[in-house]
Amino acid sequence: MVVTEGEPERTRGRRARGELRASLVAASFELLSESGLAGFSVAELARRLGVSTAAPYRHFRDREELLAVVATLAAGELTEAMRAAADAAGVDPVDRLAATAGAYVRFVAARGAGFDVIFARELRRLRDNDLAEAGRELMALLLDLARRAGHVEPVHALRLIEQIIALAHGYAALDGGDFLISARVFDDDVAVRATRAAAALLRGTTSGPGSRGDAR
Amino acid sequence: MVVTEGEPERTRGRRARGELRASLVAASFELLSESGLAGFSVAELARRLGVSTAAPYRHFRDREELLAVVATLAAGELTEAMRAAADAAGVDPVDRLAATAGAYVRFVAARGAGFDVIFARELRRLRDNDLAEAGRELMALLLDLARRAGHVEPVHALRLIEQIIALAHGYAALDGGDFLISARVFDDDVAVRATRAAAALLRGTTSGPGSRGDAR
DNA sequence: GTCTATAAATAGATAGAC
DNA sequence: GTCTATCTATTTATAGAC
Repeated sequence: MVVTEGEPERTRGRRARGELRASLVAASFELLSESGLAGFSVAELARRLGVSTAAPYRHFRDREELLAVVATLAAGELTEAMRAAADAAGVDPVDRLAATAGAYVRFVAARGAGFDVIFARELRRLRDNDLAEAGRELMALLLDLARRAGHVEPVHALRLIEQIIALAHGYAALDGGDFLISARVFDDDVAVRATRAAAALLRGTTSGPGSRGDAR
Repeated sequence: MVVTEGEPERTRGRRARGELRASLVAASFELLSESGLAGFSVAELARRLGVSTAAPYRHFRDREELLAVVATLAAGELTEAMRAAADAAGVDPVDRLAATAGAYVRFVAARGAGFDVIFARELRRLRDNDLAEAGRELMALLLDLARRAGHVEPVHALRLIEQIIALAHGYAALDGGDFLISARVFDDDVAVRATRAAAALLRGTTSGPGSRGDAR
């Protein structure tokens, strides 16, 4: 019994090695979900965890380094979520690619970190290798799915990915309430609507079976 | 000759009635184009116009009021830009609606104020009548175009608008460099690609001539 | 590893002189 | 209508005590 009797898990003072670090990362996702990248603040994280504003700087050199760790983690999770959604969508290559749009909307709603965080401008000058690699893997997955959807030529595949990303990101913005239009008019799932829109977009682009394969 | 010889248009001191007010609004669009809503700051506007940080508050009660005026103006301009784009697109209802997506991307690139500013959360509690009316007119235009595109039922028309808005907003984000993916890989026009994607989406949704008219 | 205290920015907003 | 000066609040980040 090293610990004082009845002490409630200690909200302040000594912690196990890396405990605060892990808590900071976890709290970062919560904060991002609530306020987005704009509302992300190291001071706010410290406040929520009941530690001083100086404490986080024992674990991360600065705000950017923390954000980069969060972004790297998010990229990995998002890649897996998209891969799982594609697999769950069946064998149709178009359905598989379309499913990633829905997965993106769901992921951003849950974790608050999408392309805006993963490929954030402010993290670019950091040249973090882990983050760059995670970003490449995410794009590689999408590129692979686009190719299998019938667009072997890199240029067309890239255009297709661009369409899916734009659509998914737009739906995530609608869903997150970045601005208030008629989203959530019904208690229907926005992610489902995003998936359907993506499928419609791909159908329209490939223009049916025997496609000309133009992603102009 | 009331003015001292050689005085360069007076960057400080007395101005004509409403001159600073107009300058503030104009500078707001510039600042929004450069830094987005996150970078919008009354202090920065004052700095750019060479006046004290107190001066703007003679013309606008607070930051929100200025932003609301800018948002109202943006809504009107965007509505006109979309209407013009639809008219320029010809008679095909699908092409007309799709053209609004391209117009949106171009407008945001030029003025920096899209749906995120016009329907901004932070302006909601202001309950500005002019802004609300301008927002309604914008939505009314889109609703009208969606109806003519074959979706008479309000629910379907709304879903169609949602798709166009999400796609357009996503392309604008890509174009603005909110995050850096492969946009602008070629010196092709992103707005043109957005329009094409919107047309593809609408074709896929209406599923060709003799459409079932489902915008699921 | 965490704390207190502190420094330096930046922003929003107001008071009173001119 | 604008200015100077000021106040309050927030954030990032560091120094030194414990």
